Amino acid sequence: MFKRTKVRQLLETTHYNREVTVKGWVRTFRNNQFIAINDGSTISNIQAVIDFTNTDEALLKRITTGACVSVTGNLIESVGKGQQVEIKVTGLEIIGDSDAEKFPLQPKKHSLEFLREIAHLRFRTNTFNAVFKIRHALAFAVHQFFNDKGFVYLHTPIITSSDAEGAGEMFRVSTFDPDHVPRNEDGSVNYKEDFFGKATNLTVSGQLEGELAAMAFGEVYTFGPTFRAENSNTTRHLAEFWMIEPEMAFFDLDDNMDLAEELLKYVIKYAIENCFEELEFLKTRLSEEEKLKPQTERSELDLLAKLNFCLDNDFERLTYTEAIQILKNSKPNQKKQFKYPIDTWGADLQSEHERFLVEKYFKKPVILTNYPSEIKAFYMRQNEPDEQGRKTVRAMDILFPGIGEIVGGSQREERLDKLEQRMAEMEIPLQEMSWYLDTRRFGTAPHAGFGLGFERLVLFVTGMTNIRDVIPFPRTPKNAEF
RNA sequence: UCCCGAAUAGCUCAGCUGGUUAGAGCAUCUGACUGUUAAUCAGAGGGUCGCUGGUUCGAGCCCAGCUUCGGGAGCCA
Repeated sequence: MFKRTKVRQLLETTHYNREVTVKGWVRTFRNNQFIAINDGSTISNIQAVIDFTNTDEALLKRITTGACVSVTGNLIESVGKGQQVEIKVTGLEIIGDSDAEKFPLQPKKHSLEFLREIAHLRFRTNTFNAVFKIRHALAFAVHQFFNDKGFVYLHTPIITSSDAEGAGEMFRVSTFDPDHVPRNEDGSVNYKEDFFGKATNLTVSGQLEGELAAMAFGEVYTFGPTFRAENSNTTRHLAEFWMIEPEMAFFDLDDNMDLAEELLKYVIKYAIENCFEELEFLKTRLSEEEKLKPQTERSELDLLAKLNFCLDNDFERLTYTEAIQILKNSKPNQKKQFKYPIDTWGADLQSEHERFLVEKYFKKPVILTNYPSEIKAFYMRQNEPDEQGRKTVRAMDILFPGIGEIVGGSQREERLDKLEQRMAEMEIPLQEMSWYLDTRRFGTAPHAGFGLGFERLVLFVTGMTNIRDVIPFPRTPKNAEF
């Protein structure tokens, strides 16, 4: 048994005229002699040339798109044009047949919608090979970034009992037989009989637990699955997604923004340096797609230029109040082109406003800070009211072109009295959150953190446009296949 | 959840003002060719026109409801 060599290695070598074995999947079989084999080690295929005049016809027939093969032969400098090396086959074994009439992938372009329906097979396409390699690289870079800075990677619970976070609808976790739910005398559900003895849900955020650990380790981060049972049907929402949530003691809002910007630039740079082949492929793919669009809708920069631009420029930082001012005076607002016109301070920004700021006005990533406290979560640190008495909190949202909000964070309210007061105003049960408030009771400290939507990051870096195409098996309303 | 649009062969799509036997390219199969690059050439097979109901002499086409998908909005990461 000959050890197999990965295609990546063979394509990089000039050490010809030696016997090699390659194992992989057939992408195409051309001219009854050229097998394009992909083993996933690189986006490129290796060409194996088989002497069909001396090969059993029954065997040749089994070399079909999708079949898994083991090919042994002499590695030579390619006789034909179009590739550097090829394998002159001396032995071919079909490891796994693939019925050509039934295998859905063809050597041609498929729509992303179709590939989504066959998500179990779409890994075998160049596009998804590239996307998921980049996804891997970004995940790895996240860990490297935080590890190098001395952060502790914290595994926060996936099943939680707190429902006070207000981050959205939650999925219930229960072992109850849905047809026979135990009830109290008043007819309400008796959760005491459930598995945990109380109502439990899938987590919508690890932040609150992250804060607890930050009050001991100083700097921690989480990176795990997150669940939102919102009926969101968009290209940027998933019911199950991955989120990175750092939490840092002794960080104020500026430190928080600095860290988030540094992290984003670090991981993007890592992808450019380590996934150049994949990014090149996606860049080409994207620009071909752009050619089909009308001139006005085409982006000015190609994928790599866009990423490099992001690295070379500081993110634009401005306050909510400044943003409102810009939007108020903007052409679309004055020409009444916004569906939601900007007139008063205090309204939440709609995505048309965010897009205007990011894509038209600044043309680069934007960090918005100090939002009205009315539209933000209870745990955000309260600013002193301004001269007009307007209340704001030290929140920050990072907005990316084409994606919208990629990061949401804040400096946290570390003052017990202020926090309790705000929780009471927002009708958040204080007793249930007693464990959280303990951080403020015992050795409280200024701290800050943020949540980075991992899939949204992958969207940006790959240039894909639908979030369902950057997670292997997307979970969305009415879809939990595979 | 709301607004808009779509659903026709394995895939991508065409199908006129409602009219008799629903087409193309690619894929597949058969044959030819054999240094191809989504190989090429010739031929063949392949359809419950998303589902349910309605209008009509007659529905792929018109109407209603449902389902699923896509785009946008909201919720957010």
